This record gives sequence, C-alpha cells and structure tokens, in this order.
Amino acid sequence: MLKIYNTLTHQKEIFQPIEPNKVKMYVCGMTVYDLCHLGHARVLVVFDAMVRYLRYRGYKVTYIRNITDVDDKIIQRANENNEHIADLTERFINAMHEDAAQLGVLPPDDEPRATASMDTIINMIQTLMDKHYAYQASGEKHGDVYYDVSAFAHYGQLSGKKLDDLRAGERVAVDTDKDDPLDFVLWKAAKPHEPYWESPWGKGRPGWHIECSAMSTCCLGNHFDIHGGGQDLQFPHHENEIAQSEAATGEKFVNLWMHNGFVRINDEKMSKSLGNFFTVREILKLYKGEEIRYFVLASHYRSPLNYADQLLDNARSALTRLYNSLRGLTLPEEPSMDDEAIQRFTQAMDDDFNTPEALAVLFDLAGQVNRLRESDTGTASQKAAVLKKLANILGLLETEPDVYLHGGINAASENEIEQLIHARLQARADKNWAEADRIRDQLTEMGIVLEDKAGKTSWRRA
RNA sequence: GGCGGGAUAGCAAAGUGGCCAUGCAGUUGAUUGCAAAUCAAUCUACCUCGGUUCGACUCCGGGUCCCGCCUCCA
Repeated sequence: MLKIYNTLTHQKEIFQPIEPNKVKMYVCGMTVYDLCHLGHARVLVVFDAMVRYLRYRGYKVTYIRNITDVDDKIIQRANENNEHIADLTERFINAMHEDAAQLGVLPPDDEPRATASMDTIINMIQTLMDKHYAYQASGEKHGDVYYDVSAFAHYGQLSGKKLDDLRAGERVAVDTDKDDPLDFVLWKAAKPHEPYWESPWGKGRPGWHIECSAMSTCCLGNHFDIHGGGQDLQFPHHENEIAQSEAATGEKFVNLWMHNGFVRINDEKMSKSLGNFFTVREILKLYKGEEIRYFVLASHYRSPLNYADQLLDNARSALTRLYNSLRGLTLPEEPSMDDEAIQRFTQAMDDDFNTPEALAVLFDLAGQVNRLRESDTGTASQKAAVLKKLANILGLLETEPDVYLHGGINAASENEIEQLIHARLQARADKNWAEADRIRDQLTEMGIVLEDKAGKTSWRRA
C-alpha cells in the first residue's frame, strides 16, 4: 500500500490514481539561463527515483517535466551575452540533459517548452479573461494581463495562507497597475527589443505561472495525479497554478502535491546572493554522477540536504562497499523474487519513498552476499541479483562493478596500472616483499587501491 | 507579524511504546607475507522540563534552540 505525503492535506495519504494503474505526473523543471546546480540535481534525482519505483510497482507512468525557456532572467542573460535567447536556452538545455544523464536520470516522457506552447498558454489566458478571473491592466501597462486573486475562492489552500495575512506581510511591492498587490501577471507586454509573441492583448510573453498550468493540462488533461517541485515553488508558483487551472477548467487540478526539501551548504540555504552554490559540473569534476545520486537519495526527499565534501566521500565509500559485494559474482538473469529483502525494500519505498531505509536494505543484502560468497556461491549470487535489482529501481548499481571501480577521475591509464600489478605479482612470486610493497606504494600514490584475493589481484580507484 | 518543518551516537541519516536501523569513521580479533577487501565483536544516541504508562527516544503538554516560506528561486 503506497502512501505519499500530500502538501495539500499535510499528511500521508494512500495513493489512489485517477485511472487504475496509471499515474500522470508533472514536475516543474528548470528555467534555462544557467547551469544546473545541486538543487536542480536534487529535483531531477528524487523524482526520477519515484517514477522508477512507481513503474516497478506496475503503474503506467506518464512523466512530464517542463522547460521554462523564456523569462526575465533569460532575456537579461542573453542581453549580457549579446546572444539570441534561443541560442542561450539551447545551450543550457543541452547542458542540463548531459548533467541529468550523468546523474542517472532517465528522460521524462515529454519535456514541453514554454516557447513551443504559446497557443495553449494564450488560450488559457483568454479563458480566464472570459470567465472574469483576469483583467488587463489600466494605464501605461495596458498590455499586461493579471490574474484577479480575489475571484478565486480557494486561493491559499496549498500554502495555507490567507489573503489578508499575505497583504499584511507588506513584503509585496505595491504596484498601482494591479487591482490588488497579490494579483499576478499572466501576460507581460514586451518592452522594446524584447522577444514577443502576438496575442489578443498585444505583443508580449507569458508570465511564469501560467505556462505550467497550460503545459501540464495540455500534456496530462485538466485533472491529473501528481504535481511536484522544489519546496520554494509551493508559494506562490504552485498556488497560482491551482488558481489558474481550476478557474479555467472548472475542475480539480491536481490530487497530490509533492515538494522536495532544499539543499543547504554549511547549514545555510544555497543561494546565489550568498555565493555558496555548486553547479553539478563543478561537483562532477570531483565525484561521479552516481556518487552524487547516492548522496541525494541517502536523505529523505522532504528533509533538508546539507552539502559537504565529506558526505560525498561517504557516498563514495558506501557505493564502493555495494559494488565490492557484487564484484566477481555471476548473477542469475532473474533473481528469485521471494526474498524478504524485497518486502522490506517495498515497505520502505511505499512509505512516502523512504530511500534511506531502502538503502539500508541494500547494505543488509551486501552483508549477506559477503558472508555467503565463499561457502554458498549460489545463494550469494541469488542475493547479489536481488541487491542489483533493488538498487536499479533507485537508479543505482547500473554499472558493471569492475567498470565502476576502475572508473574515476584520476588520470592513470589502465594499461599502466595493469603493468605495475603484473610486476608486483612477479615480485610476490619471488617473495621479494620490498619490491612488491614499493610497487603498491607507487600505485597508492597514483590513487589506486589493490586487493589481493585468492591468488588474484584486483584494483580500484580510491 | 502570519504559516510550516526540525532537534537521534564522532559525522550523516532512518525508525519504533519494551528486542539489530543503516553508511562512513574509531577500537579489538579473524584473515593476509604486510596491506586492502571481507567477516566477527565493540564503543559512542535519541535537546530540556513535566505528564500518561508496568515501561517512552517513540504518545501528550510547557520550554529552549535551529531552519524554511510569506519577493525571482529546485
């Protein structure tokens, strides 16, 4: 019985798809004006693992993750670079796809882009105008269209906010062109030299919130199962999406809202103003994608995730242990599925995707494999196959153990390593321990760790 | 000010009313030419004060501290 925490109701709920065995899921993707940072990586990894698990559970999942490829920051960045925004966004979309692949994130079923969804967006705004949920600004900003927050009775349901409290916050900049400071923009008139699309309200571009409403309903229908994203999108972005979509369609928008926690660095929120964020690429220079993925999944998706080099080192050691247990065994094609570990794993994942608990099951299996591998290789291989299968559901251990353990970021060539190992084996055969140790020390210097087992020497990068 | 989430061993991180989480690190033993890997054993826990209970880290109440959102943000 799969239970998922629903931000809308503040509790774990038994998951019941709208259509039996089908899951329609939308996650807010990136605004592509820069490289992915760790926060983006977390969203990508966490929802990827969920989708993989849902599929393992037998659901037919339609997973949509959008791309915001037009907005103020993109325009500004393109101007700074003196390049066309399409060139800028294409570059960062490609970079994101590369980063995602490194992290073992599978492509979504569809990846709609705002600029390719203009008709849908404009139609939805028009519907909101027709239904009197939206209005054109008065005065100079006549080309802007705003959403009338007071017209939507349930505004604030997701974030647990009341309109009056929000107004009292006084952190909303007063904009005299709006009827209410909380009203938000649906269509933004183009200033000179800005990219624009034709619309009934003149040349302009969509506001950020409307594109997600339009693209999600376009891809998944008016009413779908799961909508996810980072915690910071809960308000106002997702709140506004609900207001737009439900006002436009008259139907319930989303059953289940999911929000992942932030990434922090030294217990501070990662942010550009603090200058303490890391791009995925920077980290990939030091650690493998799978190590980053493990690091992300080692915490529950709703908890804050603190970044520290030591934790990535931890992830590396942990993965090495898992791969080591798989190493040297021939796994059966299909593992027996009656293992108690599978039940524990499923129980953990069924409980709001408890990946840390699920990982603990993997380590218990690794321990069993290690204990049995000499005395009962058959059972050990069986267990190892279960371990691999379960890990694969999380997108881990997808590489061959030797490939993973031999791969790494230091430069020593395999050929060179093999030659040194060969020389050391000869020295050992001659019982020339001093020479054997000298070679091993040399390899250690090169970042290579040796393991002598049953007359054979295997190696891995530290 | 409004709303929400936390406080678990050296570090990280799950979980449960009474019995082992797990990973990394440490200590000891086995194994090894010596290591590494592995196995075994082992040391470190549940912010604080009350209450409920035969029994609470786990339930309830008060306190302290930390964090997030309310503004673009994954």
